[in-house]
Amino acid sequence: MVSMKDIAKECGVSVAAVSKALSGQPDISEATRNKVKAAAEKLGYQPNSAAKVLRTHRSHNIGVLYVDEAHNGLTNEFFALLLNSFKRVADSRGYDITFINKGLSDGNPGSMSYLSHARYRSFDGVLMACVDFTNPEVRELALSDIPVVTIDYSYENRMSVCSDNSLGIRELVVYCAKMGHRKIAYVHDNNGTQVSEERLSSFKETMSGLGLALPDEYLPEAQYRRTEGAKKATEMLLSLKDRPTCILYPDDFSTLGGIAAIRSAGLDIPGDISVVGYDGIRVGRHLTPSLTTLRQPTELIGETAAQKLISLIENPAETRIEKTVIKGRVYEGESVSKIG
Amino acid sequence: MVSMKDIAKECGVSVAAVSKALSGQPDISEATRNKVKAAAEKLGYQPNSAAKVLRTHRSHNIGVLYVDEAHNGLTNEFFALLLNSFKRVADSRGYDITFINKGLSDGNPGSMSYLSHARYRSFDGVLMACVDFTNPEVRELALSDIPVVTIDYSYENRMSVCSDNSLGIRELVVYCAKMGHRKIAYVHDNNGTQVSEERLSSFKETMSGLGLALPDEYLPEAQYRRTEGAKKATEMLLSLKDRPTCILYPDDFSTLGGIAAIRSAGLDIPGDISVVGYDGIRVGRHLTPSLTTLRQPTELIGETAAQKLISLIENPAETRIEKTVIKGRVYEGESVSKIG
DNA sequence: TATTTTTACTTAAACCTTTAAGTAAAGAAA
DNA sequence: TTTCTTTACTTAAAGGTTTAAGTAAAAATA
Repeated sequence: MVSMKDIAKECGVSVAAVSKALSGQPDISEATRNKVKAAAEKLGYQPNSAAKVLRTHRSHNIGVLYVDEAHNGLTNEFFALLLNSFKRVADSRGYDITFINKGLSDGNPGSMSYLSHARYRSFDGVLMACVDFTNPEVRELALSDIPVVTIDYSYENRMSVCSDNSLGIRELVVYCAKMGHRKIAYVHDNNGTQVSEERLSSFKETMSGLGLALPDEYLPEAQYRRTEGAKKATEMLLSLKDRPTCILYPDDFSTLGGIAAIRSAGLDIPGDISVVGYDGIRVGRHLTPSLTTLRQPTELIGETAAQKLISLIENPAETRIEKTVIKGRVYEGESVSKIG
Repeated sequence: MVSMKDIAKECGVSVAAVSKALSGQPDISEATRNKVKAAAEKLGYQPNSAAKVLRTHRSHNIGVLYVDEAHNGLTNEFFALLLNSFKRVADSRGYDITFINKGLSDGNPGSMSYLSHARYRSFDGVLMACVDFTNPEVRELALSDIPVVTIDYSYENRMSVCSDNSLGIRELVVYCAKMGHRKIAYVHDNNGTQVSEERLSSFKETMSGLGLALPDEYLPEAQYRRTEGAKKATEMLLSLKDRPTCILYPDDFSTLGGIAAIRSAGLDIPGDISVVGYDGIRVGRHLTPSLTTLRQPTELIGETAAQKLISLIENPAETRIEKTVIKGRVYEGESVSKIG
């Protein structure tokens, strides 16, 4: 590996001069700077991030924490798109992205805490998404002195970027009501997260605001992104004697389970039952009928998170800690019928 | 930051003794080792990877190169699943994962080569997937002295893990033929990659091996993962006077475009036209009809790649460079009808 | 011309860890 | 008892970079 030392020798200057020349410091003559740059080029010099990090305590590396719950973390399209746009901004600002995990200390995998891992790698900042934010280790990291941005969850006094779940559900319900539906069910995940709670209370409020009846049976539970649960919840709804005409699901993927259940029962979508998803995954647009859903501006969420985090890293003093709320939009597919 | 120096002071031993005690070296008494460990715990010691990397030239960090072509890299379910299982193995072996990009030198984003970036971060090894393997910079990285594993492409004398594309296509065609189809079309991406070429020639061979006619019009082109192209190709196929009864698509996602086109034409799947995908993405199983496809053992590919790469990193001498071929399996969905 | 300021460097230390080589003391072998 | 070996350390250097502080020469000012 050719280092600054080799360039220094080649040019007959000190290592310090080489460092300054390459990093654009002012107190180096143009002549020397050019000589150094030429030598660096000629010798095939590659900077060494480890040395840089060691000396400066800045890694230009951002840790990303997400949990590979049920082995499908990355295959969650919401997270994948988010990470993609986050990465694009990070790349352009000179930051790399490394996944945070439970490390390996003394050869025992998983023995490090998330915070330890973040410190071990000297991450300049951390993105947290799709994790159990109530987990003590997750909290520890979020509340540490490392700059952090959380997605869809807000800690006291930390930066967060959240989608407007209340508004999203409200708009979906209003849309369905506008299409003439009065019996609207909501299959929801009662996992205790802010997201779930916001959505559920928004659903209830909107329904009552519209003067629509909401029997308890219209609120079955099912986990996010699980077709099986959605299928069961749907079967239950279909068996009601006063069955709903329209069903909202917690996300697009589980909606597929609902669709399968409805079709198994020999019913037509949207002729007999209308369905509504949440998220706006791409396949939804290519289904027949195409899926009516709340399309989350995932790219925008990722970009915003990256900008906020980098701003927090580079200008902690000037950056206001805030919760940024980003609105989605109803995508009017073909899965909700006009009735009444 | 508390370092070994602090522990050394606390325990009244040298920094070297601390290092040895913590890393399990033999020439340290049990008494000292325990004292050091206790002090480390008490002071909240965190090791520093930068210093370790600088000294040892081992980062325990693996670079992953994939190209965010059309901004959807990670949302490619094949890659996401692959990366997920790769990461799981890497995590358990104590390796982190960092994305490779074009870095930022002199403040110009994208100015570093992939290889420079890999050296800059001292990656112990590199995984390459979903990239243009003919790109000179990609080649440069693959053919460097850094241990590398490529997915679905083989360089001379480099480790690779590939899915068995020839077999995959053959099995699909044989399955369709067994279901009674004789007029089988193949919408394919003619992008010049090994994958595409293997598949196309396997298709041609299998068809001729089965004695099935293959007019040129049965081989329209369309890009991977683009519904639009698949739609156009399908419309063309439907307009033929001797139209196929079964259409193979390059991947599941583009199959959705084909399905939409077939339904737009008022035709039933699989009653009028049968369709077949490739990959085995999860939504395919939840469509109606569920999608017949070649399910790639993506998890296995990712795990294998991780094992091979780590083996290459840790035991370069004992590790044989090889191309590992992994077979997929036909998933018999409902999108191919039995005819004849 | 003498003094001050600026320019363009150099020196040296620091960041934290690992490791080869050295050493003093204790234990074993002769 | 003397010599050799082992144990349990310590010393010191190295890895590549940045940066505060120092310095000699040149340029500007008085």
